[in-house]
Amino acid sequence: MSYTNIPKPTESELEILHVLWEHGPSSVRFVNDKLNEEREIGYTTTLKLMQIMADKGLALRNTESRTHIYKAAVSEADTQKRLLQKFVDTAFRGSAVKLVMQALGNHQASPKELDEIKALIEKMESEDDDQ
Amino acid sequence: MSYTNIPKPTESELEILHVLWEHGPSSVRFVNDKLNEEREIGYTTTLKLMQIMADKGLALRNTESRTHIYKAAVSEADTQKRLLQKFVDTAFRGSAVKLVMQALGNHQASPKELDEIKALIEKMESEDDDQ
DNA sequence: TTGCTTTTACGAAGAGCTTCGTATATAATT
DNA sequence: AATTATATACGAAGCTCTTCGTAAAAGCAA
Repeated sequence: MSYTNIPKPTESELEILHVLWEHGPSSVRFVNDKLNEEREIGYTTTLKLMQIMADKGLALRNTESRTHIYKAAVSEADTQKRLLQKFVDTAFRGSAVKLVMQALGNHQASPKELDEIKALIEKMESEDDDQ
Repeated sequence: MSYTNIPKPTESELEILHVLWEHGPSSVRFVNDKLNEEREIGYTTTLKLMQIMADKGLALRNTESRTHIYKAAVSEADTQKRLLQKFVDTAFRGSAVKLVMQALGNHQASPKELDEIKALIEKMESEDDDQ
């Protein structure tokens, strides 16, 4: 099977992407070891997932050496943006603000982080004023 | 099959919950009509989903009349909280702040909404000061 | 060289979700 | 009463995702 446009990563694929994003191009062995720091998962399971990801276009692989090296083919920011878009639609019926309020209410953020968010809001507001 | 603790709703189940949350207790016919305003879906498909939801504990049904009436057994806020928790973990590796920044950056929020968020942040900051 | 380890390839099982066809019962219509 | 419409119940197919067993190839060690 082959894909014309890259699909959203599944949950397991996301776990793998996080390893690739954090550590750069990696072998299946390396990724599997990282995943096993979080949960138990067989080597061939990881292998299969990464092969599927290459097939889907989520990852690229270098097959020059016997040990294939995979790297992420999608960026973290873009992927999070896509996933967030979908999530806002399905869980919050499109209301990003409701999601933001929930997220701020339920999770603790440091004073510094809160200030960052406030700064972003103020920046957005000043940009609106310009129009 | 029966469930001891209520599972997370799937995407289709969420669509149905949204109808129940918005319109209150409803028949399968009513829900199916609402869903069909968004996309094509067969009546027995909706029926089956709602029966499963009742089985899972996501919905309650009143079977007194021939036309069963279903109502949500989980609240919108609680459900969104649960889904958000999971989503932050999988897509943003637990960083709610990153999610908030993305959400604010990608979706337009009205000045009024931005002010609400700012107010919430300030309230949180003042609460922190008290400690 | 012979055997052990590592790696990829392949296929398939099992689970969950979505979808709908068919059967059956009940109500409404003519 | 006979027909038509509406409702629930049941089962199963098709899809995706996850998981892993097994086989084959390539490299390493005794």
